[in-house]
Amino acid sequence: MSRRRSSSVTIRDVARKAGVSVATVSRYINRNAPVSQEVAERLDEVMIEMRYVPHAAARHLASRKTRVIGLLLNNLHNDFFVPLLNGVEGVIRKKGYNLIVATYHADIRNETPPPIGPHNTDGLLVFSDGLVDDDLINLNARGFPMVLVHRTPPPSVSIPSVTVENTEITHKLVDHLIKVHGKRRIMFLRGPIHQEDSLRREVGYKSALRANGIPFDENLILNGEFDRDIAYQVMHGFLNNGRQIAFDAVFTGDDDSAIGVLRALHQHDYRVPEEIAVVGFDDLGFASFLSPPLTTVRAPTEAVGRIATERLFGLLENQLSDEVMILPTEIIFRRSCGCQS
Amino acid sequence: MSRRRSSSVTIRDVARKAGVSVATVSRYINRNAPVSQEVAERLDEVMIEMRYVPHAAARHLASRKTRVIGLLLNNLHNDFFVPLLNGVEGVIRKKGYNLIVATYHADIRNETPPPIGPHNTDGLLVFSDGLVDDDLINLNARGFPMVLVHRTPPPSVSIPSVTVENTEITHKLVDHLIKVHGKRRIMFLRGPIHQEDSLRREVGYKSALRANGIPFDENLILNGEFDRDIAYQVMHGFLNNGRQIAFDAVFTGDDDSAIGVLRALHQHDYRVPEEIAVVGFDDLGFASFLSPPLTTVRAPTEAVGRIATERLFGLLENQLSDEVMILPTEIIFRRSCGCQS
DNA sequence: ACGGTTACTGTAAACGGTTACATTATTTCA
DNA sequence: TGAAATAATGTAACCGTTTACAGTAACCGT
Repeated sequence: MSRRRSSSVTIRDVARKAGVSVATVSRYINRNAPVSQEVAERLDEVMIEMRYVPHAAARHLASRKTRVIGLLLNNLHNDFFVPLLNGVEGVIRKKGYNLIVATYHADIRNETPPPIGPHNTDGLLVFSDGLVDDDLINLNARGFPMVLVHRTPPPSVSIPSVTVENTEITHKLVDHLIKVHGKRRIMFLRGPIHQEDSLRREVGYKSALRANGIPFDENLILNGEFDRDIAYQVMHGFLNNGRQIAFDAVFTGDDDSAIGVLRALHQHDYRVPEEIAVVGFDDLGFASFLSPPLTTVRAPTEAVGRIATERLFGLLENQLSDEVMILPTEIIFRRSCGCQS
Repeated sequence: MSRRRSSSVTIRDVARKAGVSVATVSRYINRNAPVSQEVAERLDEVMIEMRYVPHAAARHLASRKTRVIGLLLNNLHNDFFVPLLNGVEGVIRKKGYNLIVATYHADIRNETPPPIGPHNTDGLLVFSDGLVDDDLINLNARGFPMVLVHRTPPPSVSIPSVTVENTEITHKLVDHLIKVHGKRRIMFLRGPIHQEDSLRREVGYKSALRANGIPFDENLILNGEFDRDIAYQVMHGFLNNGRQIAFDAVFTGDDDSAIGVLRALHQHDYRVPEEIAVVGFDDLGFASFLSPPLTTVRAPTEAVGRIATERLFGLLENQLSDEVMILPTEIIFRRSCGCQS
């Protein structure tokens, strides 16, 4: 009659049954020291027979490695995350690691610490503003492996980072609306405040206006939050209240918001692109089948996920690298901007 | 000069600095025994000052709880997963748990055990065919908490399950194509083999044909795998090779596949819905803005994720329940079937 | 033949928490 | 007022691994 609280089979049970010490079993499992042919075979049998699975927590505690990678997102409201997750997950599975996904609102006022970090993962992929700079600097100072995704490191810190080119391509896209389609009152939907993609896109937007001698009008900036539903609401609100403010095009911030914007425009009987041109960003799978087909910027989102994860594993294996990697983007011209119509 | 291998601060450090025992610290952290006002305040200070974060693995090992829920998917190739994940993640965060997401190809021939299970999670959400029946039965027999998502339990096992109504609604939808739009050669794109949604939809499809006296034609069944790209390829291949086989409508299996199908039809210059009607399933966010707007079945995917997770927590708290929950679905008529044109 | 590797194995101390059990001081209540 | 319950705390065993250290036996080169 044992005092054991648990019913699960442990390494000791295996060791006893196979007539060896637990150390030998552990070494065989981890293949980090030679074991005699005979013992190996016996262990294989016993382990299968007893359905032994090593207890992860015990392993983590003893080895000080979790074999878990964390992905910190700020929300899960965007189809954008499917290709991203897919890229990340593929690499992680290949490496035999596990993926923990958490959403966290990095906010100075957020009292609770991030749910994932050094205490439960070996490394973190931090998307966008998933962590505030302070946390980032702190973790980095403690030598915790991280790779930033769709954001660059805070000044004076060097953390590897993978993102896409935003500024120039947005400049080009807005420039296209102006030069080719004669638009001059172009609305811009911001993403979340402090979101780097959004910031850079805004820079590109403004520089294109400036380059074309078009005055910037604060009234044409809306906060779409890169969220389909919020974009819809904010656009809907604008159309209800502010009909007096003229506009002839919308840069929706991202493709997901484009859906909300299109819905609102549609509801208010605007014709796209004849009256209002609409362009997005990301080139999500549905973009070419929206009505009208969406002119947008193709971003290699799955590659971002894949490369970021590979770099994180590089870090775990002590291959240092601190460069910011910016993947190229390209404009896909479709009908919503007025092309191909 | 200590022998400590790690540099991180432990509960013992906190205890020493606060002048109490580790037991007291532990109890205060877990709020599972009263602690004097004075000690509480001192601990708060010390813990913040030392930036103490409990080591997850140690906690798990000692308490035999991981505070981690696993979500087992068969892939991450579908925008469908965003609302699902969102529903799941919301509940998990509220409970202070963590979410581990894994893809696993449940296959008799798959030698490696599932990456998540009793050894690293407190419970599992098993999507579709994420696990083979044997594994399911096995884990269930060991009393491991699980909730099935978009599938029902194998015969003679009772595991709670949350899914959506497939058969009747598909019957209705196909019936609509036949009765209202006069279609008689309706193509059906299957999902992954053994995928229950797909199987049930097929049943509904066939029963609608039968009810209308239309003979079933095996040639009109394609394997779209519920995957946008595969659906495109298979449709594209069909249109290239099989032009002799007439058809006048496509039930694409799900909305994601609808995108692939639309692309292929478009490329081959078919007009939708005039020549070919197209209908999907799920009503993903983009469905109403496809070109043409997609007639589809609205599935409460986020609710499925939320409810399944809530039921899993119910299980963790020993509230038994073994019923199969089937959430209602409804047809959303848009233009791609021929309505509203 | 002998010191030095190499192959294989075992013992026991971590790893960083939780918690059963024990203890003392303080209330509560018949 | 005395017994019992409650509050607050400490001691130490335990959770299931990994791994430093130690040891034995076989092998190797000179």
